[in-house]
Amino acid sequence: MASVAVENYLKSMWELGPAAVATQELAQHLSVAPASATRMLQRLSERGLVVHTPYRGASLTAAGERKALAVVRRHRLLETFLARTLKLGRDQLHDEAERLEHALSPALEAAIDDYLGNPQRDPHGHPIPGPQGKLPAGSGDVPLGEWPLDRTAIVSQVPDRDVEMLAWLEAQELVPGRELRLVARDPFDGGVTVKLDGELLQVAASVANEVLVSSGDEV
Amino acid sequence: MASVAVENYLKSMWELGPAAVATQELAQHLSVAPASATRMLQRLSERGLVVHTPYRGASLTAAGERKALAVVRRHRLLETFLARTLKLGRDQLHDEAERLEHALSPALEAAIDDYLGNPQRDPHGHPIPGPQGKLPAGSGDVPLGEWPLDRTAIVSQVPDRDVEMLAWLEAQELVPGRELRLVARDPFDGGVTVKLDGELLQVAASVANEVLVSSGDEV
DNA sequence: TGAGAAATTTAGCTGGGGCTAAACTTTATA
DNA sequence: TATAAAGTTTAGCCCCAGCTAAATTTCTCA
Repeated sequence: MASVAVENYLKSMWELGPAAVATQELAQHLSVAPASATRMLQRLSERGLVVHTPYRGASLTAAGERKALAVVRRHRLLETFLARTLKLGRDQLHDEAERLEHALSPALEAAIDDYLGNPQRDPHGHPIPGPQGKLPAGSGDVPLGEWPLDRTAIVSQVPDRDVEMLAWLEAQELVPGRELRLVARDPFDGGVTVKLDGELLQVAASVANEVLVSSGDEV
Repeated sequence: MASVAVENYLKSMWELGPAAVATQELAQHLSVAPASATRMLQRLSERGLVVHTPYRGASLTAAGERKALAVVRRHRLLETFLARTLKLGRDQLHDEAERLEHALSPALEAAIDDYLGNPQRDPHGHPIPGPQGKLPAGSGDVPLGEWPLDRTAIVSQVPDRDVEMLAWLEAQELVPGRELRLVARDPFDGGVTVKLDGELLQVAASVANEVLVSSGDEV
Protein backbone atom coordinates (compact mmCIF):
# COMPACT_ATOMS: atom_id res chain seq x y z
CA MET A 1 0.00 0.00 0.00
CA ALA A 2 2.43 2.64 1.21
CA SER A 3 5.30 3.35 -1.15
CA VAL A 4 8.93 3.31 -0.13
CA ALA A 5 8.93 7.11 -0.08
CA VAL A 6 5.86 7.29 2.15
CA GLU A 7 7.31 4.74 4.54
CA ASN A 8 10.52 6.72 4.77
CA TYR A 9 8.74 9.98 5.47
CA LEU A 10 6.68 8.36 8.22
CA LYS A 11 9.72 6.76 9.77
CA SER A 12 11.60 10.06 9.73
CA MET A 13 8.65 11.85 11.26
CA TRP A 14 8.66 9.32 14.05
CA GLU A 15 12.38 9.57 14.59
CA LEU A 16 12.25 13.37 14.73
CA GLY A 17 9.06 13.51 16.77
CA PRO A 18 7.01 13.38 18.82
CA ALA A 19 6.94 17.19 18.83
CA ALA A 20 5.93 18.90 15.59
CA VAL A 21 8.64 18.47 12.97
CA ALA A 22 9.77 21.42 10.86
CA THR A 23 9.65 20.99 7.10
CA GLN A 24 13.31 21.77 6.77
CA GLU A 25 14.35 19.36 9.47
CA LEU A 26 12.40 16.61 7.78
CA ALA A 27 13.80 17.49 4.38
CA GLN A 28 17.36 17.40 5.67
CA HIS A 29 16.83 14.09 7.40
CA LEU A 30 15.63 12.60 4.13
CA SER A 31 18.06 14.47 1.86
CA VAL A 32 15.31 16.03 -0.23
CA ALA A 33 14.48 19.63 -1.04
CA PRO A 34 12.17 21.43 1.43
CA ALA A 35 9.58 21.88 -1.30
CA SER A 36 9.45 18.11 -1.81
CA ALA A 37 8.84 17.60 1.88
CA THR A 38 6.04 20.15 1.89
CA ARG A 39 4.28 18.36 -0.92
CA MET A 40 4.61 15.00 0.70
CA LEU A 41 3.32 16.37 3.99
CA GLN A 42 0.27 17.63 2.16
CA ARG A 43 -0.32 14.22 0.68
CA LEU A 44 0.19 12.44 3.97
CA SER A 45 -2.17 14.93 5.52
CA GLU A 46 -4.87 14.07 2.96
CA ARG A 47 -4.36 10.43 3.81
CA GLY A 48 -4.80 11.15 7.49
CA LEU A 49 -1.32 10.05 8.47
CA VAL A 50 -0.04 13.44 9.49
CA VAL A 51 -1.37 16.73 10.81
CA HIS A 52 0.21 19.56 8.91
CA THR A 53 -0.24 23.18 9.93
CA PRO A 54 1.19 25.36 7.15
CA TYR A 55 4.35 27.17 8.21
CA ARG A 56 4.21 25.41 11.59
CA GLY A 57 5.45 21.92 10.91
CA ALA A 58 3.70 18.57 11.12
CA SER A 59 3.25 15.62 13.41
CA LEU A 60 2.04 12.06 13.04
CA THR A 61 -1.55 11.09 13.66
CA ALA A 62 -2.26 7.87 15.54
CA ALA A 63 -2.65 6.11 12.18
CA GLY A 64 0.59 7.61 10.95
CA GLU A 65 2.44 6.55 14.02
CA ARG A 66 1.13 3.03 13.69
CA LYS A 67 2.52 2.80 10.18
CA ALA A 68 5.79 4.38 11.24
CA LEU A 69 6.23 1.91 14.03
CA ALA A 70 5.56 -0.95 11.63
CA VAL A 71 8.50 0.24 9.56
CA VAL A 72 10.68 0.67 12.63
CA ARG A 73 9.74 -2.83 13.73
CA ARG A 74 10.75 -4.31 10.40
CA HIS A 75 13.98 -2.35 10.44
CA ARG A 76 15.00 -3.50 13.89
CA LEU A 77 13.94 -7.08 13.36
CA LEU A 78 16.02 -7.14 10.20
CA GLU A 79 19.05 -5.73 11.96
CA THR A 80 18.72 -8.38 14.62
CA PHE A 81 18.21 -11.11 12.05
CA LEU A 82 21.19 -10.10 9.93
CA ALA A 83 23.42 -9.79 12.97
CA ARG A 84 22.34 -13.16 14.28
CA THR A 85 22.60 -15.14 11.08
CA LEU A 86 25.31 -13.42 9.09
CA LYS A 87 27.35 -11.98 11.93
CA LEU A 88 27.38 -8.57 10.31
CA GLY A 89 29.07 -5.82 12.29
CA ARG A 90 26.91 -3.24 14.03
CA ASP A 91 28.10 -0.64 11.56
CA GLN A 92 26.84 -2.52 8.50
CA LEU A 93 23.41 -3.33 9.81
CA HIS A 94 21.67 -0.01 9.44
CA ASP A 95 22.14 0.52 5.72
CA GLU A 96 21.15 -3.00 4.82
CA ALA A 97 18.03 -2.95 6.96
CA GLU A 98 17.18 0.46 5.54
CA ARG A 99 16.65 -1.06 2.11
CA LEU A 100 15.15 -4.37 3.07
CA GLU A 101 12.60 -2.96 5.49
CA HIS A 102 10.35 -1.91 2.62
CA ALA A 103 10.26 -5.34 1.05
CA LEU A 104 9.32 -7.45 4.05
CA SER A 105 5.94 -9.16 3.93
CA PRO A 106 3.92 -9.62 7.11
CA ALA A 107 4.49 -13.37 6.82
CA LEU A 108 8.23 -13.01 6.61
CA GLU A 109 8.26 -10.47 9.40
CA ALA A 110 6.43 -12.97 11.59
CA ALA A 111 8.77 -15.78 10.60
CA ILE A 112 11.81 -13.70 11.49
CA ASP A 113 10.31 -12.59 14.81
CA ASP A 114 9.63 -16.21 15.55
CA TYR A 115 13.08 -17.36 14.55
CA LEU A 116 14.64 -14.76 16.82
CA GLY A 117 12.38 -15.62 19.75
CA ASN A 118 10.51 -12.30 19.85
CA PRO A 119 13.46 -10.10 20.68
CA GLN A 120 12.85 -6.89 22.63
CA ARG A 121 15.97 -5.04 21.45
CA ASP A 122 18.03 -4.88 18.28
CA PRO A 123 21.83 -5.12 18.26
CA HIS A 124 22.12 -1.39 18.96
CA GLY A 125 19.91 -1.81 21.98
CA HIS A 126 16.97 -0.04 20.39
CA PRO A 127 13.62 -1.37 21.52
CA ILE A 128 11.70 -3.31 18.87
CA PRO A 129 8.02 -2.32 18.58
CA GLY A 130 5.61 -5.23 18.96
CA PRO A 131 3.43 -6.50 16.11
CA GLN A 132 0.73 -4.01 17.11
CA GLY A 133 3.22 -1.21 17.39
CA LYS A 134 3.66 -1.20 21.13
CA LEU A 135 7.11 -0.11 22.24
CA PRO A 136 8.69 -2.05 25.08
CA ALA A 137 9.70 0.01 28.07
CA GLY A 138 13.32 1.06 27.69
CA SER A 139 12.27 3.85 29.99
CA GLY A 140 15.17 3.64 32.39
CA ASP A 141 17.62 4.51 29.63
CA VAL A 142 19.28 7.91 29.99
CA PRO A 143 22.11 9.56 28.08
CA LEU A 144 25.52 8.64 29.39
CA GLY A 145 26.21 12.34 29.88
CA GLU A 146 23.40 12.59 32.40
CA TRP A 147 24.26 9.59 34.50
CA PRO A 148 25.23 10.38 38.11
CA LEU A 149 28.88 10.11 39.04
CA ASP A 150 30.19 6.95 40.64
CA ARG A 151 27.17 4.78 40.03
CA THR A 152 27.55 1.63 37.97
CA ALA A 153 25.78 1.79 34.64
CA ILE A 154 25.15 -0.65 31.82
CA VAL A 155 25.31 0.56 28.24
CA SER A 156 21.84 0.00 26.82
CA GLN A 157 21.69 1.82 23.47
CA VAL A 158 24.19 3.04 20.89
CA PRO A 159 23.40 5.03 17.73
CA ASP A 160 22.85 3.15 14.48
CA ARG A 161 23.26 5.75 11.72
CA ASP A 162 26.63 7.22 12.54
CA VAL A 163 29.12 4.70 11.26
CA GLU A 164 32.11 6.72 12.46
CA MET A 165 30.88 6.91 15.99
CA LEU A 166 29.80 3.31 15.93
CA ALA A 167 33.24 2.16 14.84
CA TRP A 168 34.84 4.12 17.66
CA LEU A 169 32.41 2.75 20.23
CA GLU A 170 33.00 -0.75 18.95
CA ALA A 171 36.76 -0.24 19.23
CA GLN A 172 36.38 0.84 22.87
CA GLU A 173 34.00 -2.06 23.39
CA LEU A 174 31.45 0.46 24.49
CA VAL A 175 28.55 -1.71 23.36
CA PRO A 176 25.16 -2.69 24.79
CA GLY A 177 25.61 -4.74 27.91
CA ARG A 178 28.96 -3.22 28.84
CA GLU A 179 29.33 -2.11 32.42
CA LEU A 180 30.94 1.22 33.30
CA ARG A 181 31.18 3.95 35.87
CA LEU A 182 31.23 7.71 35.47
CA VAL A 183 34.28 9.21 37.16
CA ALA A 184 34.19 12.80 35.93
CA ARG A 185 32.07 15.20 33.96
CA ASP A 186 33.37 18.20 32.07
CA PRO A 187 31.37 21.14 33.40
CA PHE A 188 31.46 23.07 30.12
CA ASP A 189 30.79 20.85 27.14
CA GLY A 190 29.26 17.83 28.79
CA GLY A 191 32.02 15.40 27.92
CA VAL A 192 32.64 12.67 30.49
CA THR A 193 35.33 10.35 31.73
CA VAL A 194 34.28 6.76 32.32
CA LYS A 195 35.98 3.77 33.83
CA LEU A 196 35.74 0.46 31.94
CA ASP A 197 37.37 -2.54 33.56
CA GLY A 198 39.69 -0.22 35.42
CA GLU A 199 40.68 1.70 32.28
CA LEU A 200 39.85 5.38 32.09
CA LEU A 201 38.29 6.62 28.86
CA GLN A 202 37.50 10.13 27.69
CA VAL A 203 34.10 10.38 25.98
CA ALA A 204 33.21 13.50 24.00
CA ALA A 205 29.95 15.29 24.68
CA SER A 206 28.52 14.40 21.27
CA VAL A 207 29.07 10.74 22.02
CA ALA A 208 27.90 10.95 25.62
CA ASN A 209 24.57 12.27 24.37
CA GLU A 210 24.05 9.43 21.93
CA VAL A 211 24.95 6.53 24.16
CA LEU A 212 22.21 5.55 26.56
CA VAL A 213 22.77 3.71 29.79
CA SER A 214 20.65 2.22 32.55
CA SER A 215 21.12 0.67 35.92
CA GLY A 216 20.58 -2.73 34.36
CA ASP A 217 17.75 -3.61 36.74
CA GLU A 218 15.15 -3.91 34.02
CA VAL A 219 13.94 -6.87 32.11
CA MET B 1 21.22 2.17 -10.64
CA ALA B 2 18.57 -0.05 -12.24
CA SER B 3 15.06 0.46 -10.90
CA VAL B 4 12.88 -2.34 -9.64
CA ALA B 5 10.91 -2.19 -12.88
CA VAL B 6 14.03 -2.43 -15.03
CA GLU B 7 15.33 -5.35 -13.02
CA ASN B 8 12.04 -7.14 -13.41
CA TYR B 9 11.93 -6.64 -17.15
CA LEU B 10 15.46 -7.94 -17.53
CA LYS B 11 14.75 -10.95 -15.38
CA SER B 12 11.62 -11.77 -17.35
CA MET B 13 13.50 -11.39 -20.61
CA TRP B 14 16.03 -13.88 -19.37
CA GLU B 15 13.40 -16.32 -18.17
CA LEU B 16 11.56 -16.16 -21.47
CA GLY B 17 14.71 -16.19 -23.61
CA PRO B 18 17.17 -16.82 -25.01
CA ALA B 19 15.20 -16.60 -28.28
CA ALA B 20 13.65 -13.25 -29.13
CA VAL B 21 10.77 -12.51 -26.79
CA ALA B 22 7.47 -11.18 -28.13
CA THR B 23 6.15 -7.97 -26.62
CA GLN B 24 2.93 -9.61 -25.61
CA GLU B 25 4.62 -12.56 -23.98
CA LEU B 26 6.76 -10.21 -21.93
CA ALA B 27 3.79 -8.05 -21.03
CA GLN B 28 1.80 -11.06 -19.85
CA HIS B 29 4.68 -12.40 -17.81
CA LEU B 30 4.93 -9.07 -16.01
CA SER B 31 1.19 -8.35 -15.84
CA VAL B 32 1.44 -5.04 -17.67
CA ALA B 33 -0.21 -3.75 -20.83
CA PRO B 34 1.60 -4.50 -24.09
CA ALA B 35 2.09 -0.79 -24.70
CA SER B 36 3.94 -0.49 -21.43
CA ALA B 37 6.27 -3.30 -22.42
CA THR B 38 6.97 -1.68 -25.78
CA ARG B 39 8.00 1.55 -24.12
CA MET B 40 10.24 -0.16 -21.64
CA LEU B 41 11.89 -2.18 -24.39
CA GLN B 42 12.65 1.05 -26.17
CA ARG B 43 14.27 2.46 -23.06
CA LEU B 44 16.24 -0.70 -22.39
CA SER B 45 17.33 -0.62 -25.99
CA GLU B 46 18.65 2.93 -25.58
CA ARG B 47 20.57 1.78 -22.55
CA GLY B 48 22.10 -1.05 -24.53
CA LEU B 49 20.54 -3.80 -22.43
CA VAL B 50 18.27 -5.18 -25.09
CA VAL B 51 18.07 -5.43 -28.85
CA HIS B 52 14.61 -4.51 -29.98
CA THR B 53 13.46 -4.95 -33.55
CA PRO B 54 10.07 -3.26 -33.91
CA TYR B 55 7.27 -5.75 -34.46
CA ARG B 56 9.75 -8.62 -34.10
CA GLY B 57 10.40 -8.89 -30.41
CA ALA B 58 13.52 -8.30 -28.37
CA SER B 59 16.40 -10.15 -26.78
CA LEU B 60 19.00 -9.36 -24.15
CA THR B 61 22.41 -8.02 -25.05
CA ALA B 62 25.44 -9.38 -23.21
CA ALA B 63 25.21 -6.43 -20.81
CA GLY B 64 21.51 -7.04 -20.32
CA GLU B 65 22.04 -10.69 -19.63
CA ARG B 66 24.71 -9.90 -17.08
CA LYS B 67 22.31 -7.67 -15.20
CA ALA B 68 19.52 -10.23 -15.50
CA LEU B 69 21.71 -12.96 -14.09
CA ALA B 70 22.67 -10.72 -11.20
CA VAL B 71 18.99 -10.46 -10.31
CA VAL B 72 18.48 -14.20 -10.72
CA ARG B 73 21.48 -14.82 -8.51
CA ARG B 74 20.11 -12.62 -5.76
CA HIS B 75 16.72 -14.27 -6.08
CA ARG B 76 18.05 -17.78 -5.76
CA LEU B 77 20.48 -16.96 -3.00
CA LEU B 78 17.64 -15.38 -1.08
CA GLU B 79 15.43 -18.42 -1.54
CA THR B 80 18.20 -20.64 -0.28
CA PHE B 81 18.92 -18.33 2.64
CA LEU B 82 15.29 -18.08 3.71
CA ALA B 83 14.80 -21.81 3.44
CA ARG B 84 17.94 -22.52 5.43
CA THR B 85 17.41 -20.04 8.23
CA LEU B 86 13.67 -19.69 8.57
CA LYS B 87 12.64 -23.10 7.28
CA LEU B 88 10.11 -21.58 4.93
CA GLY B 89 8.25 -24.01 2.69
CA ARG B 90 9.23 -24.22 -0.97
CA ASP B 91 5.93 -22.61 -1.89
CA GLN B 92 6.54 -19.46 0.17
CA LEU B 93 10.05 -18.79 -1.03
CA HIS B 94 9.41 -17.39 -4.45
CA ASP B 95 7.19 -14.46 -3.53
CA GLU B 96 9.40 -13.34 -0.68
CA ALA B 97 12.57 -13.49 -2.73
CA GLU B 98 10.78 -11.67 -5.51
CA ARG B 99 10.48 -8.57 -3.37
CA LEU B 100 13.76 -8.75 -1.51
CA GLU B 101 15.94 -9.38 -4.55
CA HIS B 102 15.79 -5.71 -5.49
CA ALA B 103 17.01 -4.49 -2.12
CA LEU B 104 20.09 -6.65 -1.68
CA SER B 105 23.43 -4.84 -1.65
CA PRO B 106 26.52 -6.49 -3.12
CA ALA B 107 27.96 -6.75 0.38
CA LEU B 108 24.92 -8.53 1.73
CA GLU B 109 24.75 -10.78 -1.30
CA ALA B 110 28.35 -11.79 -0.65
CA ALA B 111 27.69 -12.35 3.04
CA ILE B 112 24.74 -14.60 2.27
CA ASP B 113 26.67 -16.55 -0.33
CA ASP B 114 29.41 -17.03 2.19
CA TYR B 115 27.04 -18.05 4.96
CA LEU B 116 25.51 -20.66 2.69
CA GLY B 117 28.88 -21.98 1.54
CA ASN B 118 28.53 -20.91 -2.11
CA PRO B 119 25.55 -23.07 -2.96
CA GLN B 120 25.15 -24.23 -6.56
CA ARG B 121 21.39 -24.77 -6.43
CA ASP B 122 18.44 -23.18 -4.70
CA PRO B 123 15.75 -25.20 -2.89
CA HIS B 124 13.89 -25.75 -6.15
CA GLY B 125 17.02 -27.15 -7.69
CA HIS B 126 17.57 -24.15 -9.93
CA PRO B 127 21.22 -23.38 -10.58
CA ILE B 128 22.51 -20.22 -8.91
CA PRO B 129 24.55 -17.98 -11.20
CA GLY B 130 28.03 -17.18 -9.89
CA PRO B 131 29.08 -13.67 -8.83
CA GLN B 132 30.18 -12.95 -12.39
CA GLY B 133 26.99 -14.37 -13.82
CA LYS B 134 28.25 -17.76 -14.81
CA LEU B 135 25.64 -20.48 -14.64
CA PRO B 136 26.71 -23.82 -13.23
CA ALA B 137 26.16 -26.78 -15.49
CA GLY B 138 22.77 -28.32 -14.75
CA SER B 139 23.06 -29.55 -18.29
CA GLY B 140 22.09 -33.13 -17.66
CA ASP B 141 18.66 -32.04 -16.47
CA VAL B 142 15.82 -33.04 -18.76
CA PRO B 143 12.05 -32.84 -18.36
CA LEU B 144 10.60 -35.82 -16.58
CA GLY B 145 8.36 -36.40 -19.59
CA GLU B 146 11.36 -37.01 -21.79
CA TRP B 147 13.20 -39.42 -19.54
CA PRO B 148 13.61 -42.92 -20.96
CA LEU B 149 11.47 -45.68 -19.50
CA ASP B 150 12.85 -47.89 -16.80
CA ARG B 151 15.94 -45.90 -16.00
CA THR B 152 16.46 -44.52 -12.52
CA ALA B 153 16.25 -40.74 -12.34
CA ILE B 154 16.80 -38.18 -9.62
CA VAL B 155 14.50 -35.17 -9.43
CA SER B 156 16.73 -32.16 -9.96
CA GLN B 157 14.45 -29.15 -10.48
CA VAL B 158 10.87 -28.23 -9.66
CA PRO B 159 9.04 -25.03 -10.65
CA ASP B 160 9.04 -22.11 -8.26
CA ARG B 161 6.20 -19.86 -9.42
CA ASP B 162 3.30 -22.25 -9.50
CA VAL B 163 2.25 -22.63 -5.90
CA GLU B 164 -0.50 -25.12 -6.75
CA MET B 165 1.82 -27.45 -8.55
CA LEU B 166 4.47 -27.03 -5.94
CA ALA B 167 2.09 -27.99 -3.18
CA TRP B 168 1.09 -31.11 -5.07
CA LEU B 169 4.69 -32.07 -5.74
CA GLU B 170 5.52 -31.51 -2.10
CA ALA B 171 2.63 -33.72 -1.06
CA GLN B 172 3.91 -36.52 -3.30
CA GLU B 173 7.42 -35.85 -2.01
CA LEU B 174 8.43 -35.27 -5.57
CA VAL B 175 11.22 -32.90 -4.57
CA PRO B 176 14.83 -32.36 -5.63
CA GLY B 177 16.92 -35.37 -4.70
CA ARG B 178 14.05 -37.83 -4.88
CA GLU B 179 14.72 -40.99 -6.81
CA LEU B 180 12.18 -42.41 -9.24
CA ARG B 181 11.67 -44.57 -12.28
CA LEU B 182 9.47 -44.04 -15.32
CA VAL B 183 7.19 -47.01 -15.87
CA ALA B 184 4.86 -45.72 -18.56
CA ARG B 185 4.30 -42.83 -20.88
CA ASP B 186 0.97 -41.76 -22.29
CA PRO B 187 1.49 -41.67 -26.04
CA PHE B 188 -0.98 -38.84 -26.60
CA ASP B 189 -0.61 -36.07 -24.02
CA GLY B 190 2.81 -36.81 -22.61
CA GLY B 191 1.66 -37.66 -19.11
CA VAL B 192 3.71 -40.32 -17.37
CA THR B 193 3.49 -42.92 -14.67
CA VAL B 194 6.38 -43.06 -12.24
CA LYS B 195 7.36 -45.40 -9.48
CA LEU B 196 8.44 -43.86 -6.17
CA ASP B 197 9.53 -46.27 -3.45
CA GLY B 198 7.41 -48.94 -5.06
CA GLU B 199 4.34 -46.71 -5.26
CA LEU B 200 2.91 -45.89 -8.67
CA LEU B 201 2.02 -42.27 -9.34
CA GLN B 202 0.27 -40.65 -12.26
CA VAL B 203 1.91 -37.41 -13.37
CA ALA B 204 0.07 -35.08 -15.75
CA ALA B 205 1.83 -33.83 -18.86
CA SER B 206 1.89 -30.23 -17.60
CA VAL B 207 3.72 -31.37 -14.51
CA ALA B 208 6.01 -33.77 -16.34
CA ASN B 209 7.24 -30.86 -18.44
CA GLU B 210 8.06 -28.68 -15.47
CA VAL B 211 9.87 -31.21 -13.35
CA LEU B 212 13.43 -31.83 -14.43
CA VAL B 213 15.37 -34.97 -13.66
CA SER B 214 18.89 -36.24 -14.17
CA SER B 215 20.81 -39.45 -13.73
CA GLY B 216 22.33 -38.03 -10.57
CA ASP B 217 25.89 -38.62 -11.79
CA GLU B 218 26.83 -34.96 -11.76
CA VAL B 219 28.51 -32.82 -9.20
C1' DT C 1 -3.59 -12.67 -52.88
C1' DG C 2 -6.21 -9.77 -50.29
C1' DA C 3 -9.11 -8.97 -46.20
C1' DG C 4 -9.71 -9.56 -41.53
C1' DA C 5 -7.46 -10.87 -37.20
C1' DA C 6 -3.73 -10.50 -34.21
C1' DA C 7 0.20 -8.27 -32.60
C1' DT C 8 2.65 -4.11 -31.97
C1' DT C 9 3.56 0.61 -31.68
C1' DT C 10 2.31 5.54 -31.14
C1' DA C 11 -0.19 9.20 -28.97
C1' DG C 12 -1.68 11.14 -25.11
C1' DC C 13 -3.22 10.72 -20.50
C1' DT C 14 -2.38 9.69 -15.13
C1' DG C 15 0.06 9.84 -10.67
C1' DG C 16 4.22 9.55 -7.75
C1' DG C 17 7.96 11.97 -6.29
C1' DG C 18 11.89 14.51 -7.26
C1' DC C 19 13.81 19.57 -8.56
C1' DT C 20 14.41 25.06 -8.91
C1' DA C 21 12.68 29.67 -8.76
C1' DA C 22 9.51 32.78 -7.04
C1' DA C 23 6.12 34.15 -3.65
C1' DC C 24 4.70 34.32 0.81
C1' DT C 25 5.01 33.88 6.26
C1' DT C 26 7.32 34.03 10.36
C1' DT C 27 11.16 35.36 13.15
C1' DA C 28 14.86 38.10 14.52
C1' DT C 29 17.26 42.25 14.92
C1' DA C 30 18.55 47.01 14.34
C1' DT D 1 8.44 48.44 15.09
C1' DA D 2 10.11 48.03 10.54
C1' DT D 3 12.85 45.47 7.71
C1' DA D 4 15.96 41.83 6.57
C1' DA D 5 16.80 36.98 7.10
C1' DA D 6 15.12 32.49 7.53
C1' DG D 7 11.77 29.20 6.74
C1' DT D 8 7.86 27.54 4.03
C1' DT D 9 4.82 27.07 0.35
C1' DT D 10 3.32 27.55 -4.51
C1' DA D 11 4.12 27.25 -9.37
C1' DG D 12 5.84 24.92 -12.86
C1' DC D 13 9.03 21.82 -14.54
C1' DC D 14 11.33 16.82 -14.94
C1' DC D 15 11.44 11.59 -15.37
C1' DC D 16 9.51 7.01 -14.54
C1' DA D 17 6.22 3.73 -15.51
C1' DG D 18 1.74 2.57 -15.70
C1' DC D 19 -2.84 2.98 -18.61
C1' DT D 20 -6.38 3.25 -22.90
C1' DA D 21 -7.46 4.28 -27.61
C1' DA D 22 -6.05 4.68 -32.14
C1' DA D 23 -2.84 3.74 -35.80
C1' DT D 24 0.20 0.64 -37.89
C1' DT D 25 2.36 -3.69 -39.18
C1' DT D 26 2.40 -8.59 -39.65
C1' DC D 27 0.12 -12.94 -40.01
C1' DT D 28 -3.33 -16.12 -41.60
C1' DC D 29 -6.43 -18.28 -44.39
C1' DA D 30 -10.25 -18.32 -47.57
